[in-house]
Amino acid sequence: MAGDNVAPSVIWMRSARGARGPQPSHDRQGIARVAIEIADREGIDAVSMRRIATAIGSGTSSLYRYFARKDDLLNLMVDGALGSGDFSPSGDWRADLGTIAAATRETFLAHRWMVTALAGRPTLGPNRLKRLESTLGLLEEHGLSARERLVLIDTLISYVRGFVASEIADDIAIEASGLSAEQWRADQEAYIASIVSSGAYPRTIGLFEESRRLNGSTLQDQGFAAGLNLILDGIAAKLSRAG
Amino acid sequence: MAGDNVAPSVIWMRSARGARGPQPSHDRQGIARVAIEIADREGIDAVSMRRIATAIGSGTSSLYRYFARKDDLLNLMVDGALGSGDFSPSGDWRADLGTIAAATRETFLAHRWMVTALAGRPTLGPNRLKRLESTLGLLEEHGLSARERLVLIDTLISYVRGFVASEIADDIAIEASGLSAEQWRADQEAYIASIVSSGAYPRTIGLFEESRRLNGSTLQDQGFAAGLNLILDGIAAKLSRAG
DNA sequence: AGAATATGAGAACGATGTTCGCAATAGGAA
DNA sequence: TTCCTATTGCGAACATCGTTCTCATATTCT
Repeated sequence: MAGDNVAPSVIWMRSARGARGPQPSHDRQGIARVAIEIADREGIDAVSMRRIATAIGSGTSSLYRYFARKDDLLNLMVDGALGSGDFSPSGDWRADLGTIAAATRETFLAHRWMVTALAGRPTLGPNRLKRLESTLGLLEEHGLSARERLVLIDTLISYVRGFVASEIADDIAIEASGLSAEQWRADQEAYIASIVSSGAYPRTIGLFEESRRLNGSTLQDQGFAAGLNLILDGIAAKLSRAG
Repeated sequence: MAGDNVAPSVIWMRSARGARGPQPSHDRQGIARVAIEIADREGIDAVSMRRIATAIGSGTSSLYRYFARKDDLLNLMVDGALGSGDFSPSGDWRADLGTIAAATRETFLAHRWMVTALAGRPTLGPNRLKRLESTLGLLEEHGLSARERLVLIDTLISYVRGFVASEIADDIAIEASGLSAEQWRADQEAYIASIVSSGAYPRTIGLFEESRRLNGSTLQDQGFAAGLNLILDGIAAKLSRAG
């Protein structure tokens, strides 16, 4: 048949415009940028096809000229929010990895919908690839294979993702509950009080009471730094064993 | 006013049945169990209120006598699938933490919807609390505070969550795409080939080609064990420094 | 017995992602 | 230039979703 070449299912392989018809009014990256702004400002649930269409001044169904499914748009949003991730190695691998970890955490905190959107999404977009490539440049000259280096870096990034996930879980739950932050916290407080008064979970209760006495964000910062150092120590042990 | 006591917003605080009316035909845990089975078998997207209602043989709107929102049902599903997590410490902390990490990974692999459902969900259900409490019993007698022990364990669990998330991301994407696994992999292959032929990302390309030569699941197992040992090494360093 | 209150469920509402069909547009071929 | 064909934009419609309303029914307390 003549028209055998269909549009590829991988979004990154679809060409920007067709050879024949009118010039498209928008482009995929631009639409994704608008969607990211909406998600940052109003939460991921506000990102509906109709909402995006209104924001860029087009009809809703026109979006399907750019994305076969909403999922493709989300792929572009995730990769777009990831950013280019340019960074220049300082030569001090420990400092470099700390910088990468902190930057990744900042990205997730700046776009709090990303932790949710990233779940179950194997992103291989340009930005992700760029990050991977530049990160693999680290830890060379320690006698490790590329795969071994990837394991080290993946372990670190997995930790960052997991940490931020629990760090922002409360905020997301509040947003989704529709309750005010005060009301939500009051309800939570009552629940925890009921756990405490139950007498079970003695060790956990100690943590609850300790947490109440400390400032939330500095507690998170300290926890993040502690876990980060833990993993960096593990990497250091690996490197000294290999080198 | 007399009717001032409304149902608490935290699902775990709502009583099983009211004081006056007929006996409920179902219970929350049972409904959650059915929902878990559907999610395990047909994916999380198949878990709609109508689908659950049909499965337990009730009307759709009746579910709202048990859960104020679908989100509450998801909370119970997550906590239910977590399981009691009973385990008896062996005295060898390294072996114990390895067991916990492996068991957590198994849980996530057995209920692949959990990684997605857990995103942005601060679960404090009974099973989660039981797990936390028993896990905090580990690493005592090393001169660490409860919070310090929590940081160590949280770091480990964060890693497990992050690792499994990327481990199953492909499977979830295939399921959501509607494509056959073969078609999806063929498309992915074509995309990667286009990256390779682009000449960019030389380090990343090496990894792709290496991955193709190895068996997928043993590769995952090895990667998991490697990252796990990395973190356990970090914990060991921390313990020797503290003790 | 009667009052009070919880349960079960059919019908309906608003919102969502997506598809269909058609008019308008613009590049390639004659 | 002229016709053909592929492509865009989009209004309307569809199936499905979570959720609410309302009311008959069932049970327990006074």
